Amino acid sequence: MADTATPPGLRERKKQRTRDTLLRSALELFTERGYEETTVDDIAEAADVSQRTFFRYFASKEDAAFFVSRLAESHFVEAVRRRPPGEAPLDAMRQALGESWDTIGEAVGRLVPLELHMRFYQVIESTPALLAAHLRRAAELEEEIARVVAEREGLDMEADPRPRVVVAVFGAVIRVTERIWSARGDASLAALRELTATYLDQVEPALIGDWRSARGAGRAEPTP
Amino acid sequence: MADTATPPGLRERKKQRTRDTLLRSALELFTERGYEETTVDDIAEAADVSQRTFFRYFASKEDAAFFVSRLAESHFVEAVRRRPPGEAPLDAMRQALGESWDTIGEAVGRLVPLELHMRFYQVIESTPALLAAHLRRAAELEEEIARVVAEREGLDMEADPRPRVVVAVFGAVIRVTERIWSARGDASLAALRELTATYLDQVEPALIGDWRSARGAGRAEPTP
DNA sequence: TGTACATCAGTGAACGCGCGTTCACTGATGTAC
DNA sequence: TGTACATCAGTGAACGCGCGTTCACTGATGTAC
Repeated sequence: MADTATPPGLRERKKQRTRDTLLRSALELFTERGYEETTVDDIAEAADVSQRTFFRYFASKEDAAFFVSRLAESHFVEAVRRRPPGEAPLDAMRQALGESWDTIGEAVGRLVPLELHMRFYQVIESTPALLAAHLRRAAELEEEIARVVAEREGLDMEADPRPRVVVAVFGAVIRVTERIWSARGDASLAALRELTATYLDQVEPALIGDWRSARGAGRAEPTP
Repeated sequence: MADTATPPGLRERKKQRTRDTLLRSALELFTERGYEETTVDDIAEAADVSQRTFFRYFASKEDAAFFVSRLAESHFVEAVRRRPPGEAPLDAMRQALGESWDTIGEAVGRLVPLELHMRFYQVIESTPALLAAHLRRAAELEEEIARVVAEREGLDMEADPRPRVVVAVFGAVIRVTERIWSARGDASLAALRELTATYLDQVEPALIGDWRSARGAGRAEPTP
């Protein structure tokens, strides 16, 4: 934290450039050719550094793949933290997600083009190893959000199941929309936002007993 | 399907024995020593066959690890299919889970001791690579269950979000309880069942706005 | 019941592959005076 | 402004490792007559 106060020197700027070039090369190769089809050597070569240098910046190939996602996620967590305490947890998460999507382009754009980051989600969803890693990371993120929610409400997460439950429900819907969104092939953020709104609106209708009297977005039959 | 009608010959019985021995050796080594710390060669050696033979039975190390889980999951899917059509989807899944847990010992026990299977879940939860694979497999299972639910209700899953949403919510709660259960260290099925019941009961309380007036299982404050 | 042949589970050894690590080294950047 | 030294990003080459595959082969089980 102390070094962010002073402006970065030439050495530091070169480091950032090297890391950004590696990141960009990695995401470009992953989206063009596929994750499994891209070796660490390929990435290093595309970034014009040695394979050894790649591992100075990233602990593993997977670490590089999710570097930008990590940034986006921490933005979301901060947005949740900033929501007013009176708000119901589900609303707080939903609003925070909207806010973090409003500003994500700016934050991500400093590292790689936003469009590249968005397209990479389609690679994640269609690559078993990446999807698995993504889901595990999402579970970790949920644990973190649950802590924030518990704190907001002044509850002990270990004694009261509700913080983890509400976060798990929210996260589950987000992952459903991610999956459908990526399958539909429109990699725009706008498409994802719209789909997410539709699906979040369906949480309550989906949970109540009688699906026929409470109509969903689909072709529910009229009450007999 | 045709060969299950005739009783298996000596060759077939030997195959099953070999496969069961491999499975058992794998799960025993995984629980005793850890998944990453166990090589395929170790498993083959413990089962007294060659490594080559291991790969005749299982496509990969992961494939062997989840073989028993696959059986348990298909039991659950069948139980959902058998629930009466009038039942609300969330109730149907909950009842089906109870039923499949009632009979799981029998089904699993034919392959490996149930206790070994249960303890293996703690290995899954504490091994990043296995947890990731487990979550990806759970997502696939959810897609299957969503199809069953949509069919039950006579809905088109692609047009109506509710089947996927309700299944995702159910699955999310199950995974939360799996995680907590495994962290607590009581690997019994009874402990898991109890925890799951508690958490499923908290879905509605967790979703409604005011956590203070709707008390959870924890130390919610009384209404002022 | 016995013989001849077909099938197929299991073998052993070697290999390809990519990830991630280790080593001793070079040369650019930063700093002290 | 210049010199001497310290730091540290990047290098190149080699390696260890385990997964999963390929090959040519053996011997037990199954089947036809």
